[in-house]
Amino acid sequence: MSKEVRVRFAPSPTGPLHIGGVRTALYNYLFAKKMGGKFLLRIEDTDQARFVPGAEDYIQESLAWLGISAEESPWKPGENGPYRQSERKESYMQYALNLVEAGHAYYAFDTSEELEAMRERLTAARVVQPQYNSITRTQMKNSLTLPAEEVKERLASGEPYVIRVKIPRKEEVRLNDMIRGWVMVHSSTLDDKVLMKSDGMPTYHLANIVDDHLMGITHVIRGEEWLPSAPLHVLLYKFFGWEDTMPQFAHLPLLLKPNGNGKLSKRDGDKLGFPVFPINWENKETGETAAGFREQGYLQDAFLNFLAFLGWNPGIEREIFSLEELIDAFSIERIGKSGTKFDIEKAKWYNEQYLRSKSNQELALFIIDDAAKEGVEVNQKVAEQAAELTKGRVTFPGDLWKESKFLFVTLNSFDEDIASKKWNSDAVKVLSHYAKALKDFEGTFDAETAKSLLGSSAESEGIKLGKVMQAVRLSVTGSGTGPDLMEVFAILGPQEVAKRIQFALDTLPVLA
RNA sequence: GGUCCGUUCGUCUAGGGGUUAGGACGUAUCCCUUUCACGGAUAAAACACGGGUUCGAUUCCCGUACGGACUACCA
Repeated sequence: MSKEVRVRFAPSPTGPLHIGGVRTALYNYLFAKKMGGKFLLRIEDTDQARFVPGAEDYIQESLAWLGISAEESPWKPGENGPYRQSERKESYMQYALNLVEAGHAYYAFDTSEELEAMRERLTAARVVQPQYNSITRTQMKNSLTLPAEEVKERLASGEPYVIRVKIPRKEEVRLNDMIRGWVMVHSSTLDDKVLMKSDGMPTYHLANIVDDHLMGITHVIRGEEWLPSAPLHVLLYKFFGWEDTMPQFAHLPLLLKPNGNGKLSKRDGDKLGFPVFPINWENKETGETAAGFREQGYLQDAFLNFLAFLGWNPGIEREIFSLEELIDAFSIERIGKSGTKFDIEKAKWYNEQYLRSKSNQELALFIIDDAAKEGVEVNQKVAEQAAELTKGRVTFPGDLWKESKFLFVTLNSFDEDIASKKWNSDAVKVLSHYAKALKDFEGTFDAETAKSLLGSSAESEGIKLGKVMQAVRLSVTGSGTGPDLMEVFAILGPQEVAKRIQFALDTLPVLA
């Protein structure tokens, strides 16, 4: 009987949650649901200097938008709380002290200047990797080199200190990553990382291991940037004597820039014109707004689907998956190993697919809202017709109104290019005839009748309909392109169409 | 520089000792359409390189190249 799967997403509130972070959260969530386990959220706010107000709310709102809900979180505490590391501050010191007592960690009193000097000295001596390790610590000010009495005095006097892990000199550290397989590192390449900072806060390494242990985390699914420090984490589990319950690791491939090299950054989005954040982020200091997928018009289910396929796939050819289907299909084994370049075109395609699958009733709401913003009142029924007419032509919900606006607003201008090419005497003849026929029309006016009426107008003038079609469109919509014209006429009704044609007839100068 | 991770069409990927190396996005062409789009069809487009193992390697192994991450009292 295996124990319940428990995973966590552990963001730092240092700014807006990056899309890569959202994907990490999603994979954790999918895995938890798939395994019938629990997904927790823990805020890793141990760096007081980098704390950004509002970042936590941002995380909450972003995940809420996507429907990625945590069983336990700061906002929905369970029995493993608190869920903010700053609120767990008191507990970490004892664990660090236990490590000191067991000889796996030690106090260090070096100032940042002294550390800097050490690095410079080593660099000058052509040491390839200047770091605080099993060799260099013998020359620094710490509880390993200082007399016990002095250490005691320094501690008692309130002198600032840190607690560093004592990395063994010679040891193979192995871990079996669920995505990458066995990873082996020699301890001699690791350094004596700080566990407790001089401000009394733990570093990520300590807090993370202690909390994951305390919260019963069984699987750590996180970004690949953590892979280099994973051996340290394994060592810490061992030093604490928690090897038996050490979680399994899965290090996710990174999201890369669409072109060029490196990982995806905010700058890339700005430069290429797409968001890298789930929702808008207002930078309180600069007053700038970083664009979010939500505000750009990405549908949450489309975005989720797109995100899930960034580095993972179900192994079958279908690409449209609802959240439920994603949960059902998800497995860590099918996550790729290599970095994924971000492609906004694919995101757009997903959005189009989801948009088209939405009902007209739902889509009509977007049209009504956008119209209202411009002071135009649109009723549900016509908005639904407009949605049906235009949903195959758009990428974002906001495009619906742009594409159908002409249905609701009387136009006052015409595409000049089309007018100069197509507005000729033949067109005027046919349209004059058609306008009259429309004014006199009685009965049910649908696309069929609109078309046959137009056809007979052309015929009675002895003109081929195809030759004047664009002019007809121009006269009613002002544009040379758009959705099916006869459907447009049916929505507008004979009187409105006639009125518009008459306006065009009165306004546009006829070509020679 | 060091450590670790990676490398199949431009991009996301499937596959896996013998395949016409499959799909999707994007691109191009055609069909549909009295427009544009949608939809349908077709096309161009990939196993980084060099060795080994093998009857046979894109697939396994080793190098090389290239890319990436990490290398803080940041996470």
